[in-house]
Amino acid sequence: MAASSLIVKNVCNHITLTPAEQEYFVSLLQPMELKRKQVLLKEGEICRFSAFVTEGCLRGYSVDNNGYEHVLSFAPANWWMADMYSLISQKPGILYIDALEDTSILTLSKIHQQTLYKEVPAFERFFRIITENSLVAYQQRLLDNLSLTAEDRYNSFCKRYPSLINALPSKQVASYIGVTPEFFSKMRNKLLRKQ
Amino acid sequence: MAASSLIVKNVCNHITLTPAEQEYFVSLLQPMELKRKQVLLKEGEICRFSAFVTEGCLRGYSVDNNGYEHVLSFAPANWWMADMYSLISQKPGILYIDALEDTSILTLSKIHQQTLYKEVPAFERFFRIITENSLVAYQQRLLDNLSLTAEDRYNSFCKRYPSLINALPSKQVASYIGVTPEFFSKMRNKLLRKQ
DNA sequence: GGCACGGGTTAATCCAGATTAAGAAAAAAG
DNA sequence: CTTTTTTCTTAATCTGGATTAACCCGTGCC
Repeated sequence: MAASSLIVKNVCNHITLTPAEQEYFVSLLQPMELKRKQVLLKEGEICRFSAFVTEGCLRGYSVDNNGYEHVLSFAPANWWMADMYSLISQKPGILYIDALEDTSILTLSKIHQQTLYKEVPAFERFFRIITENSLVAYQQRLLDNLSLTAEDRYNSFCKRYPSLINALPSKQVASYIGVTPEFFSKMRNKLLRKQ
Repeated sequence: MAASSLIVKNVCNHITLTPAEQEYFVSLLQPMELKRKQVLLKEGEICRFSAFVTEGCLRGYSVDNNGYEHVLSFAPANWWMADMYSLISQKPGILYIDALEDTSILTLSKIHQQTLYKEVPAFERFFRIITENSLVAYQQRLLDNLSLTAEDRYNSFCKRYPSLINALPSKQVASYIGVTPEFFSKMRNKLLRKQ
């Protein structure tokens, strides 16, 4: 199955597993199909699994007091997604997670993740490493938000995620870099005229 | 020694270690004293260790193109600090780390950390857990920056770090929440007048 | 076909927070 | 205690980006 070979490859980028361990890992995963706009997790719910995207794209976002959405992260194919706060604490979360297009995922429940840690301790290492990488990305993004103009953040986004920039509705990119769709439109036209 | 008992307690909050493992861990640490304003790491240098603060307070920050500083994190006693990007990749980093007051730290070199993972695999778990917690905090802070006004971010900071608010120069808090010292001063006076 | 709806654009107006400048207060350093 | 350096404050002005509102366009969908 193509989906599980993708996730095994993703894992084996960072740790080495025996064939038996690979098989065991895959046996803990639950495939799931999402339609465009289908909601996987709502604010206030407890996040009971991580999702690995094998096709399509997920979006994690929060909704503020004024009803505006703020995109925390996108997860295209080969990325992991969860409401980490809720997943760790098993308390009601703050994120919505939905599908920006028809999307296939493999879910790993919190319970299975914990048994996985016991059975195959190398997964402690795997999740440590991807969490570290994720942490670094969020630190950089925070610094970008503190120090760059919207224009520079947009350029930064284009460089870092060249494949996403044309795949996503610009509304979503605007939300990710932290501006309104109106301003985003104006800004992008200005940049186009420049070049 | 009080310093090493503090760090052992910090670790044993999340994993259990035998006395021998504890002793081994402590043997890998190097104590270090920093004077107020002393710089531990500069932008462009490679970060070769994590620092655990036993007394005082460290600050991690970047300097933008206009020479303005942006505080990424504070590390008071009982916190860890590093330029994670550089520590992981062993490439030149983007952060400065300095001491806001006279500070005592225990350093764990990247090399020692790696042998520690081999000798005491539970440390994979420990660093996974504190990295996860850190990730969640940065995600929340990013969402705060995307969705809250400066005033709300200040209130949020006060709630989350009540002990830091009076210990730190307000200039530093201003930088952390992402406003200028001038605006911070104005804002705080407005809040005082309100109550 | 018509029609509702979400996504994108444009333009006018508005405002949170930056910038600039200068002085006051506090705290290091000597 | 004095000097120097930093930090903090106040006030005037300015601006990046938000808000509001209107319109356009594609694309389901009845």
